[in-house]
Amino acid sequence: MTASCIIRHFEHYAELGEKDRELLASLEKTPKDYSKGTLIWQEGMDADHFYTVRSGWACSLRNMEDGSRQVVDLYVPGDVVGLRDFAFRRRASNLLTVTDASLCPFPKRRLTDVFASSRLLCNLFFLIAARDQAILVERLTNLGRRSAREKVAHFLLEMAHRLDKACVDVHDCNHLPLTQVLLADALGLSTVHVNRTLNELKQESLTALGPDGISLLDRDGLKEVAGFDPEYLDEDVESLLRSIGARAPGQQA
Amino acid sequence: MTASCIIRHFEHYAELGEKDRELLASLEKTPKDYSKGTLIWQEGMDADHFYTVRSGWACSLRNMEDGSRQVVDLYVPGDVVGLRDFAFRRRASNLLTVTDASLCPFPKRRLTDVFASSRLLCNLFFLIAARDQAILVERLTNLGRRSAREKVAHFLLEMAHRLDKACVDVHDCNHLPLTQVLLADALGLSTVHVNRTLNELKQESLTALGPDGISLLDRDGLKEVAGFDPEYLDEDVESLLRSIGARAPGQQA
DNA sequence: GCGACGACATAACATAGGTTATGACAGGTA
DNA sequence: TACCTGTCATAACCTATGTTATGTCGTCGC
Repeated sequence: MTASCIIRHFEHYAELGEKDRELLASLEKTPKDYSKGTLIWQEGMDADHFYTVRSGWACSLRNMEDGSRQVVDLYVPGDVVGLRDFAFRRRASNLLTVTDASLCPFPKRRLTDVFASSRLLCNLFFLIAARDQAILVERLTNLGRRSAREKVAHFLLEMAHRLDKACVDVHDCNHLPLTQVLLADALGLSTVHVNRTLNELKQESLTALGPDGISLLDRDGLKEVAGFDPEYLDEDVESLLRSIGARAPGQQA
Repeated sequence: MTASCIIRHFEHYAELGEKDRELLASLEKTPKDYSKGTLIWQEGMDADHFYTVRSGWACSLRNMEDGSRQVVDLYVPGDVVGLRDFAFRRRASNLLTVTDASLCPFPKRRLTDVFASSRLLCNLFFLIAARDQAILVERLTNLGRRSAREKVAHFLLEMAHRLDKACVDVHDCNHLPLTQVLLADALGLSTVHVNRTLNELKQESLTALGPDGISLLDRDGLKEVAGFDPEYLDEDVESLLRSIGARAPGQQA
């Protein structure tokens, strides 16, 4: 019955009251479907909505003056996209679908209503924003201080880990629908070098390359390569809920 | 009379009601002074407070396994530090003072009280978190897709711009108390190469190197080098205030 | 005033990763 | 069918940046 994607996502974190559900449901618009490679928004456009990813993948990216691109983040089902434009009138990056995808828009300005009427939702939104930051910080260190090999391994592991947690209707969390171009733009590398690196990892049976993406074959091996520690992806929801007197999902009253 | 640094900072954004001021004042602890190079917190420590910078500079950084460091962000007077640990029990990075500095601690868990009792403050905190993200995104593209020359110029401009806005008791916003080691760790470069690059910029009279930091001599010239656009630092506070019916600072009732 | 240390400077050399080029293959479409 | 276009693959070559080394200078502790 809960077709709303934002409700479904938030129920992942906490038991929502009837009031909270109504509030979210009333603000969420009907989902929109986009085919692979669609530009959902563009730098400079009015930042009037944020979105929840219902299915498929998307990514946000910046176009540089010299024609190169920087992929800032990828989004998988369940992710909330666009919160960081809360502080700005216009979008600072592009949003592009990586696969066919379905997203649910939510008017940005109404966020303040949510904050005002639900303590729980307000805190959850803040939690999400904090987690987004943690991800950016990790990607930052990835770009700044790791070798290409480590970068690739680390990034793949992160996405797989995020898929694990999103796993609602995902068949295979070890398969990522990423092109090598996308990986390169996310990691600040050239496509050629991503290809070299990926082949290297393939030789070692750590990954496999399909026509429609990349598969992780040996997560432990990759972890070793990358020095990956997923702590930055595992928010401490429990103690937040406790401190505001809310219930975890599925927990009895 | 308002010795509280967080009040002073928030009044920069909006006119605070008496209730808001009391709320903030009641939660802020007395400022702590740290001398240059002090480690305020460390990866893995309990993330129980966030801080407002009253004076001086600080930076957050990650220590990598191989002994290298990644500086994640710098903080100048007025900045709020540590919000991104809201979602986590333990700190994901170190906080280090760059100069002698004074910071005001604020218990993290009480943030939820603030959210609950003040719509205005809640929105302002969210605004700050969004701006923090925008800064990280920009630094990300800086690391991923710019040359050393551009990186350095861009970073210097960003910090100068942030200083401009913080300018309370800052004498010279063109002077940044940064060592070359710090710059290198922020930009993912080696010290040697930062030195080369800085010398290059010095030749062109764009910057100057003092014993106690770096000075910007020609911001327009640097802008040209870096392709710098400060939009990501200029939040749209006005329309946020309007949408929640709050007043801008200094604006009559 | 001496020794230690940290920041800055510079040179010689090494390499990870970028660039350019080319070809094979698959999917879409006219 | 033929023609694009995007992705992957691979090779030869190049360069921006890293590494190692060494020296100077100023500051701090004593």
